Amino acid sequence: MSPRPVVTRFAPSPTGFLHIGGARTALFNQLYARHTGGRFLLRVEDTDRERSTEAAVAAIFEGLSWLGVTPDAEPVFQHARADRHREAVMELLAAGRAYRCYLTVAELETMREAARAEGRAIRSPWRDRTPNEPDAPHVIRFKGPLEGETVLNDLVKGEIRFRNIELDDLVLLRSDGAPTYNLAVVVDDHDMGVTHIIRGDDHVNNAARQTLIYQAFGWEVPAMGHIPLIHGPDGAKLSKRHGAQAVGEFADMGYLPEAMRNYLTRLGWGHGDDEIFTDAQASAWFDVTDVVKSPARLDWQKLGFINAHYLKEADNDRLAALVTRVLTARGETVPAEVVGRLSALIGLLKEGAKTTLDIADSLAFVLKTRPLALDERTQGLLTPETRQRLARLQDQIAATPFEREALEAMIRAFAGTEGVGIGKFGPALRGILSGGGVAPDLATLLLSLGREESLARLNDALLREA
RNA sequence: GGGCCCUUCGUCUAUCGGUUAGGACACCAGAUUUUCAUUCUGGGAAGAGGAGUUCGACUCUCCUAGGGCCUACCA
Repeated sequence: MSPRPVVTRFAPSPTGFLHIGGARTALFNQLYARHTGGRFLLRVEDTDRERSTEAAVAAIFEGLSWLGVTPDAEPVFQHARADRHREAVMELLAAGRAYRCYLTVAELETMREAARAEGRAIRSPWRDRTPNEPDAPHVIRFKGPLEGETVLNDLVKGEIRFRNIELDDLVLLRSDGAPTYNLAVVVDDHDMGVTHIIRGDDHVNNAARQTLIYQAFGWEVPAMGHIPLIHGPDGAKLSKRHGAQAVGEFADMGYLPEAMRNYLTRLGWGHGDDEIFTDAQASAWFDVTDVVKSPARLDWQKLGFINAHYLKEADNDRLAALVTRVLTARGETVPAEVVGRLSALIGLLKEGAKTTLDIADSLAFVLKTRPLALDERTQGLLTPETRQRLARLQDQIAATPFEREALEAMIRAFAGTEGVGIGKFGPALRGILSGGGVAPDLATLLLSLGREESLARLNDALLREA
């Protein structure tokens, strides 16, 4: 084993938003670096200038920082290192480990078809040919071995063998002089001192080719671990129809970053029976070799369960800010009187919520303004008898301290004095105070509204025409 | 077509040759209850199929089936 301190990296290509699978890859890299006391780096793979956008770079950075995955050094932009990449290719060329290939796109196409039909990898005739016109348009290809095999000791999958003949001579430098991904990753990972490459499963085939390139340079091959992709609930590749792909969407859906970290870490990795754990525990326990080999499906139910847990633990002021944002985005105005009590209200109401959106929903009855329109069910409950009973209850409410225990005791006692069950007036009171719809239990309802508002709403209802 | 990878309850996972195959989410039932929710208790639920190795396989090997990734002058 290498005595070098561990260096991991996350290397997204900025062609879109930060995918949830990529986010998990980044998380695993950070976790592993922390676990080993190493460093976690970030590199933007923007060698393809056509497809890379600044908006995507921003989206990725934003997604990562929201998730709480932050590199231990300034991010490296691969594009800026093109000169170094070219220099490296020239090195390979000089060493006879690469060659100029003058195949045209059309020729390549025909060869590819033929190769595919025969089930073999494509090989350029220019491997061993000297060009008549060296300056004609060409690419530079890696000169891979034709014999032997390349063995990958994958950290998560175990030993994987490739026959070198199956690996084609990939392009290192394009005809316009731009380096390609497979060359750039190797050079950059080497230059950045990366010791452990933890990346998506979709790179295993590249891993073999890259290993060959490392060897051609005479560099130490880093340890590699290929983690499976995240699938949608139906097992298919995660896509729009599954609800969300980008981490930003999860944020908008009311999930907390710490909940996402916990859920994502647990997806495809486990530590005994532990389901909920802190970041410190995660980095203490996490090891790439424990990552599960098979792809995992995104389970909204479990994510909701985890998020609910962190919502309960979260600071109410923080939640208030989050919920306010949700409300504002919905175009709802929060009365000045409520703003000051928002975090207290959230403390009262966040109990069963799975997302901050749920909390915002649960606030609906508080946000209503008097006089409230009563739903049909509540109206039906307001018989003369119930009205009289509620009038008597009004006095009790006015005389009871607004504390949970006192309120609960008062309600029970009132039912006793009246000689009826709570069911005889509870639903009506609930309807009057909330205006119908989803609402918490009576004591919480009263507490949320406060004495003044509760009494006023009750009064409004009792004064209404029968 | 070729190469490579994957396969334990519906889902995420534990097990690292010997377990009544454990836990969590979800689900079902019951309890509590002023709706929904919460909470509590209980319950059903799994080793893809077939060979082999072994005293003994979920665990090791092979085959089959199913799924996935790659097969670019994309990353």
